[in-house]
Amino acid sequence: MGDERPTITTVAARANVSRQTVSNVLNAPHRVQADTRERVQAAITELGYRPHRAARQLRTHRSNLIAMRMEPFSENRTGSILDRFVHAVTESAERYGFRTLVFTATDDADEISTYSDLLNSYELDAFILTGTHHRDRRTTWLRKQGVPFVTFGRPWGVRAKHWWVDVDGKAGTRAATERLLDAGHRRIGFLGWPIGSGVGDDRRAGWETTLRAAGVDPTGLSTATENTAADGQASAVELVRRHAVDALVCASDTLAIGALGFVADQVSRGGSTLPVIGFDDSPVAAALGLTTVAQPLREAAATCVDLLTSFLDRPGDGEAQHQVLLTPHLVVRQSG
Amino acid sequence: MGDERPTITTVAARANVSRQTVSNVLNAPHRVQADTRERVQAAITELGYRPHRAARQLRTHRSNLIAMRMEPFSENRTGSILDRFVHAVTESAERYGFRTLVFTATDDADEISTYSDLLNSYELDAFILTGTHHRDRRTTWLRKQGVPFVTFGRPWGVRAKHWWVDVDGKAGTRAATERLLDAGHRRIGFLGWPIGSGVGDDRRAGWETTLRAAGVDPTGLSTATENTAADGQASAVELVRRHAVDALVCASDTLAIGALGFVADQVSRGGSTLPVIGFDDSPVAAALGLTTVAQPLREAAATCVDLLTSFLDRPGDGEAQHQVLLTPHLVVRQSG
DNA sequence: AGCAACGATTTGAACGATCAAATCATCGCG
DNA sequence: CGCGATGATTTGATCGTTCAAATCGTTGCT
Repeated sequence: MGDERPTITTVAARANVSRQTVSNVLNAPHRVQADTRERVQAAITELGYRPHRAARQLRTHRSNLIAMRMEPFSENRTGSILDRFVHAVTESAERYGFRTLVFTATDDADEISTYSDLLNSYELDAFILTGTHHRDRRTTWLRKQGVPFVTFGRPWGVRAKHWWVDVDGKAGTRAATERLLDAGHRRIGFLGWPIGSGVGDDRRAGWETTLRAAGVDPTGLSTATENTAADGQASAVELVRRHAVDALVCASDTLAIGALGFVADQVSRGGSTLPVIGFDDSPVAAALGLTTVAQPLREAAATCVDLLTSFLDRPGDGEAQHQVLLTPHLVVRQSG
Repeated sequence: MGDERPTITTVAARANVSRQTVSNVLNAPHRVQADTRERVQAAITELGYRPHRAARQLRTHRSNLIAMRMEPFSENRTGSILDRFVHAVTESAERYGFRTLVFTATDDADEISTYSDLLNSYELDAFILTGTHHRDRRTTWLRKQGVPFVTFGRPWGVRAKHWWVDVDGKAGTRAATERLLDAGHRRIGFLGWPIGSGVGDDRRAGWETTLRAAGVDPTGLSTATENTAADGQASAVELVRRHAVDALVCASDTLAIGALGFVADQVSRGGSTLPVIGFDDSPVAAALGLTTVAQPLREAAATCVDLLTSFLDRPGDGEAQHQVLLTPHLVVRQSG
């Protein structure tokens, strides 16, 4: 009984105007007279009309869809950072009338082939990439195709000039290190990852330069391991026992958890405690009372979406540079 | 230079057949002769043709899109379970040619209004719901609209007959409790949530019935608190000090972490250790060496997608019952 | 009065696919 | 040899929207 989905024609009939006028009310309101506009608006709400995106897309070649890869769950990722980022992007995108499509991929090549598929089949408007790294082929591919995209993470290594948003890891570890210096510590150690990863090197640099600036020689005060709690614990043992380190800054919460394990162990043997600061403010950090560096993820996500939508609205300034570096902040808890 | 996106007509011209034949090769291969089929296939791959989903959708009213809500990040959620579930759903859906759309919502009412929008604008094929609870209005709404959906989580309370997939929490805590019984413990405590949440009551029941079956009276051996590490620690203190509990089963890893904190503290004071078993196998559990009950998330996701696609392929058996209860397994680590 | 100019609105065509019906070709059989 | 049946393929119409061009109605100016 008339329960059909209303189309633009239904609305037009109801408001006694033509299809195109309804379309104009929606897409170019200034073209239609005030009273007609109101009449159409009324008809739209009465009927509960919603434009059919597929039909619109067929004509305009715009899907109002952005896509993001979901990182697979990996053992050494205490994080959930990227999941929080995806959530934040989705939320921001919705404010601009965009929806978010997620997909999975096993590696960069796979991800690129998915891009291709999504572009051909769904005409995605834009992509948001995460986990940028040295010699990232994804960005060069997208650039060649002329697809709008923003990366969450700097283009490490190459001087690639695309749009990106990132968090200043160096500033994060600097803040952590300064806090420990202020508390009177000098031999501040760093638990980091192997040299070569952009993010890891950046975080290490923040600790190193701050320490040097304070007149402390960082040599021998840091480690470079995989991102596991076990490695964190072993590193802490090594630095404290062998190098008399009296405080620790870590490249991740996962490493910091390991260090905390060592501290608890040492305390239980009657030893002294030792401040530890992590990185990422993962849920674990809150649970364990770990002081940590928190990334402004919501802001990062909002900025990514802002950049994309501003570009999609006026594709003129494709040559303009848009790079945003956000500053993380310290979340102080019991551990340091 | 001919760099236009190929359409079905382009392919048809290349293979010297009509549009419809190409369409048939794609959607009903049996209708077209073997040699023509091959010729068309060749043209498709040569041109790199991909059907335009929007155009197809306009005609068929099927989008090949399923939608899921992304839960907001909350403090007392050590989990990332749902994020892993979303990832697994996406992966499974891709195998069937479906893509996953994610969205955010603040509460059930908001979620329902998003459903409505997605159905009208995007013609979503199906939904996967998470976080089912008592008096869930979302399922009744979807049912009334006749939209295909599956819930990850049982319809608690109401005898609503929709399709669902869930993990047997009771079996999980039973396994945990039995393991502790086998190790010789009798006064096994339970750290749980307030009575009234379906999931929480289910997990509690597994512990309680197992204990009774072993001839132990569970009275006084359990707590009911919010899902935070602090509450977990306080509860552990209470149960051990006041009720001489000698092992702990927990409704979540978050609570278990708190309990572990208490154990470490007690050990450091020269007290005895105490086995603790968590629930969910969150990344923290791995990092802290927490024995925990792991949900088969990939399997759950795959089952949800299977149910949906089988329904979408032949909507006849809408009345058939499809409920799947999966059994979790224990991941044994140092803590218990 | 006549006509240009402009704003508001309508009309026809198109986007790229599938559906339903029509056409063509082949075969079996009386 | 003709005719119905069957299978393979093609043709025309259509999904719901927007674009481009046409039309209608006012107004201003010579």
